[in-house]
Amino acid sequence: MLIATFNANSIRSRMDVILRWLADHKPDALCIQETKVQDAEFPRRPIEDAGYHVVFKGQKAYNGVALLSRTPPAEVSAGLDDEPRDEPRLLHAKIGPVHIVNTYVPQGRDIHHEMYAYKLAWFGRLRRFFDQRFKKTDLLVWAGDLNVAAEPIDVHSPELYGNHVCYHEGARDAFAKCRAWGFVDVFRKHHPEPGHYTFFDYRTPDAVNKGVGWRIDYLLASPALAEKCTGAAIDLKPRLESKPSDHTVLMAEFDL
DNA sequence: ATGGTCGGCAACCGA
Repeated sequence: MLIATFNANSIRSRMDVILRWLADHKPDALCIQETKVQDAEFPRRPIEDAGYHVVFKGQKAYNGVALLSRTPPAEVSAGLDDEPRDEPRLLHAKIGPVHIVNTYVPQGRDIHHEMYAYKLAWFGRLRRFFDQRFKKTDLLVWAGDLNVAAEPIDVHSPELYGNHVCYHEGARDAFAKCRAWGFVDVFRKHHPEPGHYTFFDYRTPDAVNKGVGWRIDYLLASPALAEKCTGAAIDLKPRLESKPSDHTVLMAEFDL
């Protein structure tokens, strides 16, 4: 079973890239973040014509999540279990035997901004969401753009970014505490060496070739599911298209 | 040094 995640930075602008990726890789599930579209305007038809089911929750201009799957999704829900639910940032569904939680974690803007405190609290609320809904023996994936680099090797120049909202100690601690539910970072498990990134800023010229990136997108699996992971990879192609997203596609294969 | 480039959406905000 192939599961993938992609921050599209507008699903409507990225539809060609997404349809090509689906045709090339035939994933069983694809989590998308930053769809940037209201539900009434969501482009469901081209996705269904490609042979995929799709559930989504969006809003005008910002945020938005979608979950594509080859088999019909079950137990679909949007948002955290307390207020504010932030529905355009979290989508849960069961695809076959696997629970998938697709999140677009708040970026935080600046470490002194109230949105940064909100981001740190969001990880705590998400930990309670996992505690209340799932057991370690469940087959569970936490996927998405988590807007945080876990370790020094997950940023191209960690010494520059101690005060960046995606690398500041507070964000890394909050992420670590949430991950401590029991999640295994399946990409890192298969690729322990440095130099692997999922995001390359649009504003850095030739960022991919220069290796100026961040690893802020993840596929995190419950212990029971991580055991069944046979490989993981980052596909740079969606970052190198003529109209690229600033994110890559991250995928993992599970023996199910 | 505080940029640079995108997308949405109609002026700038968010990343």
